Amino acid sequence: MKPQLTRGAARRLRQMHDQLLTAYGPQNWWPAKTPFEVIVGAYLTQNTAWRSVERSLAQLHEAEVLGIEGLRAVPLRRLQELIRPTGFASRKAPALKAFLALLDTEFGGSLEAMAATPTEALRLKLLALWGVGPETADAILLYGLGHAIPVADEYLRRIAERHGLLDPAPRRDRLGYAALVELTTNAFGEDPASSRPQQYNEFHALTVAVGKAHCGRVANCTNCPLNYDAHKLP
DNA sequence: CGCCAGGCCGTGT
DNA sequence: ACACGGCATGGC
Repeated sequence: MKPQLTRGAARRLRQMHDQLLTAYGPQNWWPAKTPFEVIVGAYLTQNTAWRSVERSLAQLHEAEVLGIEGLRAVPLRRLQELIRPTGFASRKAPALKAFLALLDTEFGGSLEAMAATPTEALRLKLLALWGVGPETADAILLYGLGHAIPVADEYLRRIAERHGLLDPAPRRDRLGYAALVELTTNAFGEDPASSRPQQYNEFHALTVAVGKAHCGRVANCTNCPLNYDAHKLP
């Protein structure tokens, strides 16, 4: 049984998107130069501040490892050292190597070939990778490979929960994630299909922007663009 | 010093 | 199914 979405939740979420876009402007995500850099960043940012990710990415770039061939060549030990600022190196380094193994064995080392795979099938392959959960898979699909798929994260969960869009208690497992994805899909359901990749792109970026400023584990609702006085904090 | 960060996995009920 | 602890580092 999925957590129930409250009536009007999708419409409300769409309004939030509009408010955030007005308040913050286009975010132009993902902050990366290449699709492969998006993918590496998606791994590194797991439960980790983006500022730390930037430091690891800089070290990878410096070592000329921030590309498919470089990452393939670098020894696991060395990789762990390079990504140390983002923590969890003993997990994230093998996880990145596992992604490369999938890329090489199933797609001839070509991100373009990987991107050409149908979305649902590719999503399952990514989820089967060790170290890849729903958010990482969807971020790779949307921002790295250009697929039209929503991304949910803890910020969106808190926003939806605190604004009463999820009823009653959200779940922290995959069903909970699926509910957030459904909510996002519904929020943009009235828009033309061709605009959806860009909408999902912008919406997740705006979610993170407002989340960082106002909707962390500790809510900081002062001056939040999402009329903070209209909802009840738990 | 304590809490937090753009998750995910393994284990125990 | 679901909760809960572990994983590591750096910023505030």
